[in-house]
Amino acid sequence: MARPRQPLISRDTAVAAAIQIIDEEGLEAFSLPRLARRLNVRAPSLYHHFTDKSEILSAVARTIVAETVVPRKPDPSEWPEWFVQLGLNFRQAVLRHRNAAPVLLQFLPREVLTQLYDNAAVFLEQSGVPAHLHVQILDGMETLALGASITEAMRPATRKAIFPNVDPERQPALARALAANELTAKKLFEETIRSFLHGVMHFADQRAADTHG
Amino acid sequence: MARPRQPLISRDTAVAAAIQIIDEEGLEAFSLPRLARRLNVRAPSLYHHFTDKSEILSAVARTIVAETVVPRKPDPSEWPEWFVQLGLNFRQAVLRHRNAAPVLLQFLPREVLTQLYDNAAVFLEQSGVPAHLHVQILDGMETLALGASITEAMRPATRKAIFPNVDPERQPALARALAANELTAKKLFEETIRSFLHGVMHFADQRAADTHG
DNA sequence: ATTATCTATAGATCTATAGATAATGC
DNA sequence: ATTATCTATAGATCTATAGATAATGC
Repeated sequence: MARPRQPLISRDTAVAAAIQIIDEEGLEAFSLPRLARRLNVRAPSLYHHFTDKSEILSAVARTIVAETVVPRKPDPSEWPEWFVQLGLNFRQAVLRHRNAAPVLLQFLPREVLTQLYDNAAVFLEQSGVPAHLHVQILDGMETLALGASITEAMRPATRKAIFPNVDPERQPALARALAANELTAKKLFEETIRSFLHGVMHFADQRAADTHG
Repeated sequence: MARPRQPLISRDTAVAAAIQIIDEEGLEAFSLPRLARRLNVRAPSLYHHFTDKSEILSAVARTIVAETVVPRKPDPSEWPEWFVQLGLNFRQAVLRHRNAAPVLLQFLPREVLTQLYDNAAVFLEQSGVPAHLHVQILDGMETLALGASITEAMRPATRKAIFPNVDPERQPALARALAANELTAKKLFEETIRSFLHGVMHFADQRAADTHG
């Protein structure tokens, strides 16, 4: 066949096919021969578009994170709700491709996040949040969003419970706690972000004063 | 050689050697032939002690999590500090074996955590924390501890900055935020846990009332 | 009889490179 | 001349099973 009239491979179609394989057959199933097969080409042809396998996986991670919808900015007084919605949207993007969670961790697309955080920092400035709390808020959001999304993604599909395999005989207090809980995993995540943000605003300064004074 | 006078392999020594390989040579380097080599045996002998490779990795995850020191309980009025210390200790256990972070995610030892959470739930009851907040606290702690520990573990060793590669020209607001930040990664984690716990106590009830009323 | 090792090996991969080939676009 | 594919293949694995062997402990 040699060179075709129309290119058979593009970076975008290759990355999209890689995501499809990971979604449908799992991360273990992903390899260059497998990807090539889905694109109806031969494996070595992929090296014309990517230097190696990890470059493809980097692009997979970037594409998934970029699917996060950045919410429209509300009135500055409601800035915490913007972060809540952003966290939920990130979570949704990750959970659409749960088999790819380890790829996200290994190839976390820092440039995408850095750009997003700068955007968020501008919004915090506009909202009158003290500058010395900005990193605390951004870092905490990163921890919460990645932690919740990735642990949720790795949870076996059969175990949807918040804490699986709790035995009321052996873990009675935890069983009572679960019985008293009214929230779904998603709502818990939402409330955790709210609690964190409100906590930072109301207690961080006070504690800093305790430490320094 | 056939059967030796003293067994050459035990589950514990095999798991310890597996952790050593992962620590020293990386997760990619771990395989049954490699593990066997380090134990001075042949790979198939390992199947006498483990049904397959994933059983070894499960044990690796369990061992690492079990290294977390559970702090002594303080006076119930200071229960949040117990969680702060527990979070820090978990983080330390994970960061001692940062190459194994993906193994922790994939083989998260639920039984170990469930037992720990029951213990924590008892303490929350004793501390007079309302029952409907227990799951919120435990789930939030899990998210924060796993999120912070695993993302920190996956950070390339060369990039110790909280947010790497920030360019003051392209991300000026984020650069300002970093300049105004006084905390190390560890201190940020600590403060994030405190903010979350204080936030849950002071705002969760109020918001629940808003929703239901 | 059971236990704990071994040898041998089936069988299935993978990643990446070298070098050929033919279409494209200057 | 460059681009985008191909064929062929080196080379390095790996996981897991079958079946032999000899030490152990009842």
